[in-house]
Amino acid sequence: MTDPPALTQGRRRPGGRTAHVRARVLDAVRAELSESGHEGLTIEGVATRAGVHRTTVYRRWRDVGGLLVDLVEAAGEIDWQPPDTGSLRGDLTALNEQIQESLVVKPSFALALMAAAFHSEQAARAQTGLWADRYAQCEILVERAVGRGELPAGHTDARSLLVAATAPLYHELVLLRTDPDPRLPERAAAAAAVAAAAGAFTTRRAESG
Amino acid sequence: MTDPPALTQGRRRPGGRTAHVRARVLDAVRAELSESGHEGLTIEGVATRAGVHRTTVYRRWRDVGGLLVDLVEAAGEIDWQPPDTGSLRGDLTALNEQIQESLVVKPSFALALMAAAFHSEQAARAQTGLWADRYAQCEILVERAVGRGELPAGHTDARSLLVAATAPLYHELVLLRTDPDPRLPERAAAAAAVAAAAGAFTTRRAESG
DNA sequence: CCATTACTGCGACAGCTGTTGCGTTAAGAT
DNA sequence: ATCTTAACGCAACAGCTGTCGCAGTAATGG
Repeated sequence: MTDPPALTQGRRRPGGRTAHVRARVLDAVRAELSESGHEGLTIEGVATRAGVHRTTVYRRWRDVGGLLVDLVEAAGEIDWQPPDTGSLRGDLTALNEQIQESLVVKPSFALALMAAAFHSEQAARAQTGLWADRYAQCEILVERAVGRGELPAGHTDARSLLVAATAPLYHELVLLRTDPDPRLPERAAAAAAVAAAAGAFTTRRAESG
Repeated sequence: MTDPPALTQGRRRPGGRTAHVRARVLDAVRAELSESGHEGLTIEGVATRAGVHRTTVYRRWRDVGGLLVDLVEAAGEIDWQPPDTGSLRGDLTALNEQIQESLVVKPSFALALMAAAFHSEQAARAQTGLWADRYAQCEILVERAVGRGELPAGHTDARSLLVAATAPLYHELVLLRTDPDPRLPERAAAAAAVAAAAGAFTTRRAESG
């Protein structure tokens, strides 16, 4: 994902004017997102606020999803690290609390990206990519839990466990639109941890191991 | 939800022409949805296909979300009944298979409604209402499981259990966009059932009971 | 049948979405 | 300093979103 600065096949020119335009546009995206939310985020408004012509934004970012993708990349949360609290339940709870925070805070970039993913192909791909990375990074939580003896030795599917632990948050806050419950992160995490301890996510009984 | 036929405060006129227009418009919605999917569903296209003026559609249904809401109401799935297979795990699996089917089938009304809910307030309210009804109806699954002795006697929160069982499907198919896995309904159901049996969804230890 | 008025058709309008062609500016290399 | 051309500005275009005022049609009650 290093396209945004240019879509041409020649030599890039990311310096000077280009960088300046990008900075102004991303600032405008943040401002519009804060003021109007993701439903009020429009390319026309961003371009006007940034003092840039509409076609420039369309050519470089293509659609609203592209703006959001570039924004999260500019934020550069590559240095994110999964929690390490000493227990599986604690790790999952901490993870869930981060997720709940990201969905409740306004403006919510996560929510904006999800909404955009329904209409923008690049937003959809960025979203799935972000999640794939997150879940891959979080597999170490499961490995550590196995090492501590919290989980059965048979291979437990880390991804399934992580999805089971985190999915209820999105379901409640995004689809069901229930008011955020401060206990939900802990409860969802505990339920998944209990199921995992009971071997609900073991694919086979230590077959290939 | 009996607004769509008219938004005026006088006496309604749902017969004759009005009913005819409604039928043609909803047929057009189904057709457009089948051909172009939810992202190609537009009021302009629906009106043109239905042979009705755009303003008529805007006035009666307000937005694309309104069209979808009226569509699911016309389908009238009020007579839906929760599954009854004889075991909690079987019930949840059957429920999940229905959900997976509704998300995988094309065109998916559920997916269209979810997408519309991000931009249409009435679509959002219809969606949350539908889910509230579904989960309320499914609470009997939990009661039956308690009666069979599959769950501890302490009051288990039926809604939390149902959300935990079903949420992974939406998470995988809608947000993560993974290919549908025929085993997922059963696995998610089994994990939730195991957690429930272990008492993960009991609020308190048989306090008020 | 007749009167009321709910509902529809029509035209116009402003705003956002994307796209295209053309001219201008300036980044980066020689 | 000069050249190439990436990136930007500008204007125009077609399509969809919503809204409004006005006129015409037809559903309903009497």
